[in-house]
Amino acid sequence: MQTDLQISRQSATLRVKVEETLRQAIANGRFKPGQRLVERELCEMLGVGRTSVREAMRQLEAEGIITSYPHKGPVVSTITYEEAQQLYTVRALLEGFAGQQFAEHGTAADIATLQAAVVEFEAAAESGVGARLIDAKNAFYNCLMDGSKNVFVRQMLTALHNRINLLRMTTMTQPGRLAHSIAEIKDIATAIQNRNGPLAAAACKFHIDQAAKVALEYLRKNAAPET
Amino acid sequence: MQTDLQISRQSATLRVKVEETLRQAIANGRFKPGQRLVERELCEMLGVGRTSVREAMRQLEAEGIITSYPHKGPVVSTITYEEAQQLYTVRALLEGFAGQQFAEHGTAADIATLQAAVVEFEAAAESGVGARLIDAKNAFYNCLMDGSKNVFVRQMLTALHNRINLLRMTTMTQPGRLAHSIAEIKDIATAIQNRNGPLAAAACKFHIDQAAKVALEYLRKNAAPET
DNA sequence: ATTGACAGATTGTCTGATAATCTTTTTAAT
DNA sequence: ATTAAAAAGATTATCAGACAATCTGTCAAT
Repeated sequence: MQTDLQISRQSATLRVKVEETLRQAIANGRFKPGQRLVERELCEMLGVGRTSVREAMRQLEAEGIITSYPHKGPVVSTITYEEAQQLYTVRALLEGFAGQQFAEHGTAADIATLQAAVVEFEAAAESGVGARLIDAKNAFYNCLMDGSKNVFVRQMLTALHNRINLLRMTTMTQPGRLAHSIAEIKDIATAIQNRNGPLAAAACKFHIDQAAKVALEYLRKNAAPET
Repeated sequence: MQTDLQISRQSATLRVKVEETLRQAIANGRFKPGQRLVERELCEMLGVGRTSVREAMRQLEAEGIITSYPHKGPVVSTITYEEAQQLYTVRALLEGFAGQQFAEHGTAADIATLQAAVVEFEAAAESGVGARLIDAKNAFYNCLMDGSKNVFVRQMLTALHNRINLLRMTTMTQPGRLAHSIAEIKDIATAIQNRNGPLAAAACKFHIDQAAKVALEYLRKNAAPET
Protein backbone atom coordinates (compact mmCIF):
# COMPACT_ATOMS: atom_id res chain seq x y z
CA MET A 1 0.00 0.00 0.00
CA GLN A 2 1.83 3.04 -1.18
CA THR A 3 1.66 6.03 1.12
CA ASP A 4 1.96 8.48 -1.71
CA LEU A 5 -0.35 8.13 -4.63
CA GLN A 6 -0.97 11.54 -5.99
CA ILE A 7 -2.82 11.90 -9.24
CA SER A 8 -1.04 14.46 -11.33
CA ARG A 9 -2.82 17.30 -9.55
CA GLN A 10 -4.05 18.84 -12.76
CA SER A 11 -6.20 21.27 -10.80
CA ALA A 12 -3.96 24.17 -9.68
CA THR A 13 -6.22 26.91 -11.01
CA LEU A 14 -5.16 28.56 -14.22
CA ARG A 15 -4.26 31.71 -12.38
CA VAL A 16 -1.61 29.90 -10.38
CA LYS A 17 -0.10 28.51 -13.54
CA VAL A 18 0.08 32.00 -14.97
CA GLU A 19 1.82 33.17 -11.82
CA GLU A 20 4.34 30.39 -12.06
CA THR A 21 4.97 30.93 -15.74
CA LEU A 22 5.53 34.63 -15.34
CA ARG A 23 7.64 34.24 -12.24
CA GLN A 24 9.78 31.84 -14.18
CA ALA A 25 9.94 34.08 -17.21
CA ILE A 26 11.11 36.95 -15.06
CA ALA A 27 13.58 34.86 -13.10
CA ASN A 28 15.34 33.59 -16.19
CA GLY A 29 15.51 36.94 -17.85
CA ARG A 30 12.86 36.44 -20.50
CA PHE A 31 11.32 39.63 -19.17
CA LYS A 32 13.85 42.13 -18.00
CA PRO A 33 13.62 44.65 -15.18
CA GLY A 34 11.94 47.82 -16.31
CA GLN A 35 10.08 46.10 -19.09
CA ARG A 36 6.39 46.82 -19.37
CA LEU A 37 3.97 43.95 -19.14
CA VAL A 38 1.01 44.79 -21.30
CA GLU A 39 -2.11 42.99 -20.28
CA ARG A 40 -3.39 42.14 -23.71
CA GLU A 41 -0.05 40.88 -24.89
CA LEU A 42 0.23 38.57 -21.91
CA CYS A 43 -3.24 37.26 -22.57
CA GLU A 44 -2.39 36.36 -26.13
CA MET A 45 1.02 35.03 -25.24
CA LEU A 46 -0.42 32.78 -22.55
CA GLY A 47 -3.73 32.04 -24.14
CA VAL A 48 -5.80 33.01 -21.12
CA GLY A 49 -8.34 35.67 -20.29
CA ARG A 50 -7.70 39.00 -18.66
CA THR A 51 -9.10 37.82 -15.36
CA SER A 52 -6.36 35.26 -14.87
CA VAL A 53 -3.62 37.60 -15.97
CA ARG A 54 -4.76 40.47 -13.80
CA GLU A 55 -5.11 38.33 -10.71
CA ALA A 56 -1.71 36.81 -11.27
CA MET A 57 -0.33 40.34 -11.53
CA ARG A 58 -1.67 41.21 -8.12
CA GLN A 59 0.12 38.24 -6.67
CA LEU A 60 3.41 39.03 -8.34
CA GLU A 61 3.04 42.63 -7.32
CA ALA A 62 2.60 41.61 -3.72
CA GLU A 63 5.72 39.51 -4.04
CA GLY A 64 7.56 42.58 -5.20
CA ILE A 65 8.84 41.23 -8.47
CA ILE A 66 6.63 43.50 -10.50
CA THR A 67 5.58 47.05 -9.73
CA SER A 68 2.52 48.73 -11.08
CA TYR A 69 1.44 52.31 -11.21
CA PRO A 70 -2.24 53.11 -11.50
CA HIS A 71 -3.42 53.40 -15.08
CA LYS A 72 0.01 52.70 -16.41
CA GLY A 73 0.19 49.00 -15.85
CA PRO A 74 2.84 46.75 -14.40
CA VAL A 75 6.54 46.66 -15.13
CA VAL A 76 9.15 44.19 -13.98
CA SER A 77 10.63 45.68 -10.81
CA THR A 78 14.00 47.33 -10.94
CA ILE A 79 16.30 47.38 -7.96
CA THR A 80 18.48 50.28 -7.02
CA TYR A 81 21.88 49.95 -5.48
CA GLU A 82 20.55 50.91 -2.07
CA GLU A 83 17.73 48.42 -2.31
CA ALA A 84 20.14 45.68 -3.27
CA GLN A 85 22.20 46.50 -0.21
CA GLN A 86 19.16 46.31 2.01
CA LEU A 87 18.04 43.12 0.35
CA TYR A 88 21.31 41.41 1.10
CA THR A 89 21.38 42.79 4.61
CA VAL A 90 18.07 41.33 5.61
CA ARG A 91 18.83 38.15 3.76
CA ALA A 92 21.98 37.75 5.81
CA LEU A 93 19.99 38.33 8.95
CA LEU A 94 17.34 35.76 8.14
CA GLU A 95 19.65 33.17 6.71
CA GLY A 96 21.92 33.56 9.67
CA PHE A 97 18.95 32.88 11.88
CA ALA A 98 17.97 29.87 9.81
CA GLY A 99 21.48 28.49 10.06
CA GLN A 100 21.55 28.92 13.80
CA GLN A 101 18.20 27.26 14.29
CA PHE A 102 19.25 24.46 12.04
CA ALA A 103 22.38 23.86 14.05
CA GLU A 104 20.52 23.95 17.32
CA HIS A 105 17.31 22.16 16.48
CA GLY A 106 17.75 20.36 13.17
CA THR A 107 17.15 16.62 13.12
CA ALA A 108 19.77 14.14 12.01
CA ALA A 109 17.77 13.61 8.84
CA ASP A 110 17.84 17.34 8.13
CA ILE A 111 21.58 17.36 8.46
CA ALA A 112 21.94 14.37 6.19
CA THR A 113 19.88 16.13 3.56
CA LEU A 114 22.00 19.22 3.87
CA GLN A 115 25.20 17.24 3.48
CA ALA A 116 23.79 15.56 0.41
CA ALA A 117 22.97 18.96 -1.03
CA VAL A 118 26.52 20.10 -0.45
CA VAL A 119 27.91 17.04 -2.19
CA GLU A 120 25.59 17.52 -5.13
CA PHE A 121 26.58 21.17 -5.24
CA GLU A 122 30.23 20.28 -5.56
CA ALA A 123 29.49 17.71 -8.22
CA ALA A 124 27.38 20.20 -10.12
CA ALA A 125 30.17 22.75 -9.95
CA GLU A 126 32.61 20.22 -11.30
CA SER A 127 30.26 19.20 -14.08
CA GLY A 128 30.11 22.76 -15.29
CA VAL A 129 26.48 22.41 -16.28
CA GLY A 130 24.80 25.70 -15.44
CA ALA A 131 21.30 24.38 -14.92
CA ARG A 132 22.49 21.67 -12.61
CA LEU A 133 24.40 24.19 -10.56
CA ILE A 134 21.36 26.36 -10.17
CA ASP A 135 19.25 23.42 -9.11
CA ALA A 136 21.85 22.35 -6.60
CA LYS A 137 22.09 25.82 -5.19
CA ASN A 138 18.35 26.00 -4.80
CA ALA A 139 18.24 22.62 -3.13
CA PHE A 140 20.83 23.75 -0.63
CA TYR A 141 19.05 26.98 0.21
CA ASN A 142 15.76 25.20 0.44
CA CYS A 143 17.17 22.79 2.93
CA LEU A 144 18.73 25.61 4.88
CA MET A 145 15.48 27.55 4.99
CA ASP A 146 13.60 24.54 6.23
CA GLY A 147 16.18 24.27 8.93
CA SER A 148 14.78 27.38 10.51
CA LYS A 149 11.67 25.38 11.37
CA ASN A 150 9.81 28.60 10.84
CA VAL A 151 7.31 28.94 8.01
CA PHE A 152 7.53 32.68 8.02
CA VAL A 153 11.27 32.80 7.77
CA ARG A 154 10.95 30.44 4.88
CA GLN A 155 8.37 32.57 3.15
CA MET A 156 10.37 35.71 3.63
CA LEU A 157 13.57 34.17 2.39
CA THR A 158 11.83 32.78 -0.66
CA ALA A 159 10.49 36.22 -1.42
CA LEU A 160 13.93 37.72 -0.95
CA HIS A 161 15.52 35.19 -3.25
CA ASN A 162 12.98 35.99 -5.94
CA ARG A 163 13.73 39.66 -5.69
CA ILE A 164 17.46 39.21 -5.63
CA ASN A 165 17.09 37.14 -8.75
CA LEU A 166 15.94 40.32 -10.43
CA LEU A 167 19.51 41.45 -10.24
CA ARG A 168 20.11 38.79 -12.85
CA MET A 169 23.57 38.50 -11.58
CA THR A 170 24.38 34.99 -10.60
CA THR A 171 27.19 36.01 -8.34
CA MET A 172 28.80 32.76 -9.34
CA THR A 173 29.59 33.91 -12.83
CA GLN A 174 32.32 35.94 -11.27
CA PRO A 175 35.64 34.24 -11.95
CA GLY A 176 36.97 32.52 -8.88
CA ARG A 177 33.82 33.18 -6.93
CA LEU A 178 32.48 29.67 -7.30
CA ALA A 179 35.38 28.09 -5.48
CA HIS A 180 34.97 30.47 -2.57
CA SER A 181 31.26 29.86 -2.62
CA ILE A 182 31.76 26.14 -2.24
CA ALA A 183 34.13 26.63 0.63
CA GLU A 184 31.70 28.92 2.40
CA ILE A 185 28.85 26.51 1.97
CA LYS A 186 30.90 23.72 3.37
CA ASP A 187 31.70 25.86 6.38
CA ILE A 188 28.03 26.36 6.95
CA ALA A 189 27.29 22.66 6.73
CA THR A 190 30.15 21.83 9.01
CA ALA A 191 29.11 24.32 11.65
CA ILE A 192 25.61 22.92 11.54
CA GLN A 193 26.80 19.37 11.79
CA ASN A 194 28.84 20.32 14.82
CA ARG A 195 25.73 21.81 16.34
CA ASN A 196 27.50 25.10 16.70
CA GLY A 197 24.67 27.61 16.38
CA PRO A 198 26.57 30.89 16.57
CA LEU A 199 29.23 29.66 14.19
CA ALA A 200 26.59 28.49 11.73
CA ALA A 201 24.94 31.90 11.86
CA ALA A 202 28.25 33.60 11.31
CA ALA A 203 29.08 31.32 8.40
CA CYS A 204 25.74 32.05 6.76
CA LYS A 205 26.18 35.76 7.21
CA PHE A 206 29.66 35.63 5.85
CA HIS A 207 28.51 33.70 2.82
CA ILE A 208 25.78 36.20 2.01
CA ASP A 209 28.04 39.15 2.72
CA GLN A 210 30.56 37.81 0.24
CA ALA A 211 27.90 37.29 -2.38
CA ALA A 212 26.62 40.78 -1.69
CA LYS A 213 30.06 42.24 -2.10
CA VAL A 214 30.44 40.75 -5.56
CA ALA A 215 26.92 41.65 -6.62
CA LEU A 216 27.10 45.21 -5.36
CA GLU A 217 30.48 45.75 -6.92
CA TYR A 218 29.08 44.59 -10.22
CA LEU A 219 26.05 46.80 -9.77
CA ARG A 220 28.15 49.85 -9.11
CA LYS A 221 30.17 49.38 -12.25
CA ASN A 222 27.23 48.65 -14.48
CA ALA A 223 25.16 51.27 -12.75
CA ALA A 224 22.22 51.95 -15.01
CA PRO A 225 19.97 54.28 -13.05
CA GLU A 226 17.19 54.65 -15.55
CA THR A 227 13.97 56.50 -14.87
CA MET B 1 5.63 76.88 -0.97
CA GLN B 2 4.48 73.86 0.96
CA THR B 3 6.38 70.69 0.27
CA ASP B 4 3.45 68.48 1.13
CA LEU B 5 0.09 69.29 -0.27
CA GLN B 6 -1.81 66.10 -0.71
CA ILE B 7 -5.33 66.43 -1.92
CA SER B 8 -7.52 63.77 -0.39
CA ARG B 9 -5.89 61.10 -2.52
CA GLN B 10 -8.97 60.52 -4.58
CA SER B 11 -7.05 58.41 -7.05
CA ALA B 12 -6.00 55.18 -5.29
CA THR B 13 -7.78 52.74 -7.57
CA LEU B 14 -10.91 51.19 -6.21
CA ARG B 15 -9.18 47.89 -5.75
CA VAL B 16 -6.78 49.44 -3.25
CA LYS B 17 -9.63 50.90 -1.28
CA VAL B 18 -11.24 47.51 -1.13
CA GLU B 19 -7.98 46.06 0.14
CA GLU B 20 -7.75 48.70 2.82
CA THR B 21 -11.34 48.33 3.85
CA LEU B 22 -11.09 44.58 4.17
CA ARG B 23 -7.74 44.70 5.90
CA GLN B 24 -9.26 47.09 8.38
CA ALA B 25 -12.38 44.99 8.80
CA ILE B 26 -10.26 41.96 9.55
CA ALA B 27 -7.91 43.82 11.84
CA ASN B 28 -10.69 45.13 14.04
CA GLY B 29 -12.49 41.86 14.26
CA ARG B 30 -15.42 42.63 11.99
CA PHE B 31 -14.45 39.49 10.14
CA LYS B 32 -13.14 36.79 12.40
CA PRO B 33 -10.50 34.16 11.68
CA GLY B 34 -12.00 31.15 10.00
CA GLN B 35 -14.89 33.10 8.61
CA ARG B 36 -15.66 32.60 4.96
CA LEU B 37 -15.58 35.58 2.67
CA VAL B 38 -18.16 35.01 -0.01
CA GLU B 39 -17.43 36.90 -3.15
CA ARG B 40 -20.93 38.01 -3.95
CA GLU B 41 -21.60 39.16 -0.42
CA LEU B 42 -18.48 41.29 -0.43
CA CYS B 43 -19.47 42.80 -3.75
CA GLU B 44 -22.85 43.84 -2.41
CA MET B 45 -21.46 44.94 0.91
CA LEU B 46 -18.86 47.14 -0.75
CA GLY B 47 -20.81 48.10 -3.80
CA VAL B 48 -18.10 47.07 -6.25
CA GLY B 49 -17.76 44.52 -8.99
CA ARG B 50 -16.24 41.10 -8.76
CA THR B 51 -13.07 42.23 -10.48
CA SER B 52 -12.13 44.58 -7.68
CA VAL B 53 -13.01 42.16 -4.96
CA ARG B 54 -11.16 39.25 -6.50
CA GLU B 55 -8.03 41.26 -7.15
CA ALA B 56 -8.08 42.61 -3.62
CA MET B 57 -8.35 39.04 -2.41
CA ARG B 58 -5.19 38.06 -4.21
CA GLN B 59 -3.37 40.86 -2.47
CA LEU B 60 -4.67 39.97 0.97
CA GLU B 61 -3.92 36.34 0.29
CA ALA B 62 -0.34 37.20 -0.54
CA GLU B 63 -0.15 39.14 2.71
CA GLY B 64 -1.27 36.04 4.52
CA ILE B 65 -4.29 37.48 6.26
CA ILE B 66 -6.68 35.43 4.21
CA THR B 67 -6.26 31.92 2.89
CA SER B 68 -8.08 30.46 -0.03
CA TYR B 69 -8.56 26.97 -1.27
CA PRO B 70 -9.42 26.36 -4.92
CA HIS B 71 -13.13 26.35 -5.61
CA LYS B 72 -13.91 26.92 -1.97
CA GLY B 73 -13.07 30.57 -1.73
CA PRO B 74 -11.18 32.60 0.81
CA VAL B 75 -11.44 32.53 4.57
CA VAL B 76 -9.85 34.79 7.13
CA SER B 77 -6.62 33.08 8.12
CA THR B 78 -6.44 31.25 11.39
CA ILE B 79 -3.22 30.95 13.31
CA THR B 80 -2.17 27.90 15.22
CA TYR B 81 -0.21 27.96 18.41
CA GLU B 82 2.96 26.92 16.60
CA GLU B 83 2.50 29.58 13.96
CA ALA B 84 2.00 32.21 16.61
CA GLN B 85 5.24 31.14 18.21
CA GLN B 86 7.07 31.39 14.93
CA LEU B 87 5.46 34.71 14.18
CA TYR B 88 6.72 36.20 17.42
CA THR B 89 10.13 34.65 16.97
CA VAL B 90 10.78 36.22 13.62
CA ARG B 91 9.24 39.46 14.79
CA ALA B 92 11.68 39.57 17.66
CA LEU B 93 14.50 38.95 15.25
CA LEU B 94 13.51 41.71 12.86
CA GLU B 95 12.55 44.22 15.47
CA GLY B 96 15.74 43.55 17.32
CA PHE B 97 17.60 44.30 14.14
CA ALA B 98 15.61 47.46 13.58
CA GLY B 99 16.37 48.62 17.10
CA GLN B 100 20.05 47.99 16.68
CA GLN B 101 20.22 49.81 13.36
CA PHE B 102 18.29 52.66 14.85
CA ALA B 103 20.72 52.98 17.72
CA GLU B 104 23.72 52.83 15.46
CA HIS B 105 22.58 54.84 12.47
CA GLY B 106 19.46 56.77 13.43
CA THR B 107 19.54 60.54 13.05
CA ALA B 108 18.93 62.93 15.89
CA ALA B 109 15.57 63.72 14.34
CA ASP B 110 14.65 60.03 14.31
CA ILE B 111 15.45 59.79 17.97
CA ALA B 112 13.43 62.87 18.78
CA THR B 113 10.46 61.36 16.97
CA LEU B 114 10.86 58.14 18.90
CA GLN B 115 10.98 59.95 22.20
CA ALA B 116 7.87 61.87 21.29
CA ALA B 117 6.14 58.60 20.49
CA VAL B 118 7.10 57.23 23.88
CA VAL B 119 5.72 60.30 25.64
CA GLU B 120 2.50 60.08 23.71
CA PHE B 121 2.29 56.41 24.51
CA GLU B 122 2.48 57.09 28.20
CA ALA B 123 -0.09 59.83 27.95
CA ALA B 124 -2.38 57.57 25.97
CA ALA B 125 -2.01 54.87 28.57
CA GLU B 126 -2.90 57.31 31.31
CA SER B 127 -5.90 58.60 29.39
CA GLY B 128 -7.34 55.13 29.22
CA VAL B 129 -8.73 55.74 25.76
CA GLY B 130 -8.30 52.52 23.82
CA ALA B 131 -8.15 54.02 20.36
CA ARG B 132 -5.53 56.53 21.37
CA LEU B 133 -3.41 53.82 22.87
CA ILE B 134 -3.54 51.79 19.70
CA ASP B 135 -2.59 54.79 17.62
CA ALA B 136 0.29 55.57 19.93
CA LYS B 137 1.51 52.03 19.81
CA ASN B 138 1.42 52.05 16.04
CA ALA B 139 3.26 55.34 15.89
CA PHE B 140 5.99 53.93 18.08
CA TYR B 141 6.40 50.77 16.05
CA ASN B 142 6.32 52.73 12.84
CA CYS B 143 9.11 54.90 14.03
CA LEU B 144 11.07 51.92 15.19
CA MET B 145 10.65 50.15 11.85
CA ASP B 146 11.82 53.19 9.99
CA GLY B 147 14.84 53.18 12.21
CA SER B 148 16.04 50.08 10.43
CA LYS B 149 16.59 52.21 7.34
CA ASN B 150 15.65 49.14 5.40
CA VAL B 151 12.50 49.08 3.28
CA PHE B 152 12.32 45.33 3.31
CA VAL B 153 12.54 45.02 7.03
CA ARG B 154 9.78 47.55 7.21
CA GLN B 155 7.62 45.65 4.77
CA MET B 156 8.18 42.38 6.54
CA LEU B 157 7.43 43.79 9.95
CA THR B 158 4.28 45.42 8.70
CA ALA B 159 3.16 42.11 7.28
CA LEU B 160 3.98 40.39 10.55
CA HIS B 161 2.03 42.92 12.56
CA ASN B 162 -0.98 42.40 10.35
CA ARG B 163 -0.84 38.70 10.86
CA ILE B 164 -0.29 38.92 14.57
CA ASN B 165 -3.32 41.14 14.71
CA LEU B 166 -5.29 38.12 13.60
CA LEU B 167 -4.73 36.78 17.07
CA ARG B 168 -7.10 39.51 18.12
CA MET B 169 -5.42 39.57 21.41
CA THR B 170 -4.14 42.97 22.30
CA THR B 171 -1.62 41.73 24.77
CA MET B 172 -2.21 44.92 26.64
CA THR B 173 -5.62 43.89 27.81
CA GLN B 174 -3.82 41.63 30.21
CA PRO B 175 -3.97 43.17 33.69
CA GLY B 176 -0.68 44.67 34.68
CA ARG B 177 0.82 44.08 31.27
CA LEU B 178 0.50 47.69 30.18
CA ALA B 179 2.75 49.01 32.90
CA HIS B 180 5.45 46.51 32.00
CA SER B 181 4.97 47.33 28.36
CA ILE B 182 5.63 50.99 29.00
CA ALA B 183 8.73 50.22 30.96
CA GLU B 184 10.05 47.99 28.20
CA ILE B 185 9.41 50.58 25.55
CA LYS B 186 11.21 53.17 27.57
CA ASP B 187 14.16 50.83 27.84
CA ILE B 188 14.23 50.52 24.10
CA ALA B 189 14.14 54.25 23.58
CA THR B 190 16.83 54.81 26.17
CA ALA B 191 19.16 52.25 24.67
CA ILE B 192 18.69 53.85 21.30
CA GLN B 193 19.29 57.30 22.64
CA ASN B 194 22.50 56.08 24.22
CA ARG B 195 23.51 54.71 20.84
CA ASN B 196 23.90 51.30 22.38
CA GLY B 197 23.08 48.98 19.48
CA PRO B 198 23.30 45.57 21.17
CA LEU B 199 21.36 46.78 24.17
CA ALA B 200 18.66 48.22 21.94
CA ALA B 201 18.38 44.92 20.11
CA ALA B 202 18.15 43.06 23.39
CA ALA B 203 15.51 45.45 24.68
CA CYS B 204 13.42 44.99 21.54
CA LYS B 205 13.70 41.24 21.75
CA PHE B 206 12.80 41.25 25.38
CA HIS B 207 9.77 43.38 24.72
CA ILE B 208 8.50 41.08 22.00
CA ASP B 209 9.28 37.98 23.99
CA GLN B 210 7.24 39.30 26.88
CA ALA B 211 4.34 40.10 24.60
CA ALA B 212 4.67 36.66 23.06
CA LYS B 213 4.59 35.02 26.48
CA VAL B 214 1.31 36.67 27.35
CA ALA B 215 -0.23 36.03 23.96
CA LEU B 216 0.83 32.40 23.80
CA GLU B 217 -0.32 31.75 27.32
CA TYR B 218 -3.70 33.14 26.43
CA LEU B 219 -3.78 31.09 23.24
CA ARG B 220 -3.04 27.90 25.07
CA LYS B 221 -5.84 28.42 27.52
CA ASN B 222 -8.38 29.40 24.92
CA ALA B 223 -7.07 26.79 22.54
CA ALA B 224 -9.71 26.31 19.90
CA PRO B 225 -8.12 24.03 17.33
CA GLU B 226 -10.93 23.90 14.85
CA THR B 227 -10.80 22.11 11.52
C1' DA C 1 -24.61 3.17 8.22
C1' DT C 2 -22.69 3.61 3.67
C1' DT C 3 -23.15 4.67 -1.10
C1' DG C 4 -24.62 7.13 -5.04
C1' DA C 5 -27.23 10.34 -7.58
C1' DC C 6 -29.03 14.97 -7.76
C1' DA C 7 -29.72 19.82 -6.89
C1' DG C 8 -27.97 24.17 -5.22
C1' DA C 9 -24.30 27.24 -4.34
C1' DT C 10 -19.94 29.24 -5.31
C1' DT C 11 -15.80 29.80 -7.57
C1' DG C 12 -12.88 30.11 -11.94
C1' DT C 13 -12.60 32.03 -16.30
C1' DC C 14 -13.96 34.31 -20.63
C1' DT C 15 -15.88 38.05 -23.27
C1' DG C 16 -17.63 42.47 -24.34
C1' DA C 17 -18.51 47.15 -22.98
C1' DT C 18 -17.64 51.64 -20.89
C1' DA C 19 -15.28 55.08 -18.20
C1' DA C 20 -10.96 56.96 -16.63
C1' DT C 21 -6.42 58.13 -17.46
C1' DC C 22 -1.96 58.26 -19.66
C1' DT C 23 0.71 59.27 -24.06
C1' DT C 24 1.39 61.04 -28.41
C1' DT C 25 0.16 63.79 -32.21
C1' DT C 26 -1.92 67.62 -34.17
C1' DT C 27 -3.34 72.19 -34.08
C1' DA C 28 -3.29 76.81 -32.61
C1' DA C 29 -1.25 80.95 -30.66
C1' DT C 30 2.64 83.80 -29.63
C1' DA D 1 10.17 78.28 -34.57
C1' DT D 2 8.63 77.48 -29.78
C1' DT D 3 5.32 76.63 -26.62
C1' DA D 4 0.61 75.78 -25.18
C1' DA D 5 -3.80 73.76 -25.90
C1' DA D 6 -6.74 70.38 -27.94
C1' DA D 7 -7.72 66.08 -30.16
C1' DA D 8 -6.64 61.17 -30.94
C1' DG D 9 -5.00 56.84 -29.70
C1' DA D 10 -3.73 53.40 -26.40
C1' DT D 11 -4.12 51.05 -22.14
C1' DT D 12 -5.85 50.29 -17.79
C1' DA D 13 -9.81 49.98 -14.30
C1' DT D 14 -14.13 48.33 -13.56
C1' DC D 15 -18.60 46.35 -14.38
C1' DA D 16 -21.93 42.93 -16.04
C1' DG D 17 -23.34 38.66 -17.90
C1' DA D 18 -22.48 33.98 -19.08
C1' DC D 19 -20.94 29.26 -18.59
C1' DA D 20 -18.19 25.42 -17.01
C1' DA D 21 -16.01 23.17 -13.08
C1' DT D 22 -16.24 21.99 -8.50
C1' DC D 23 -17.79 21.73 -3.79
C1' DT D 24 -21.64 20.66 -0.43
C1' DG D 25 -25.64 18.99 1.40
C1' DT D 26 -29.84 16.12 0.80
C1' DC D 27 -32.26 12.06 0.17
C1' DA D 28 -33.33 7.70 -1.44
C1' DA D 29 -31.61 2.89 -2.07
C1' DT D 30 -29.01 -0.81 -0.55
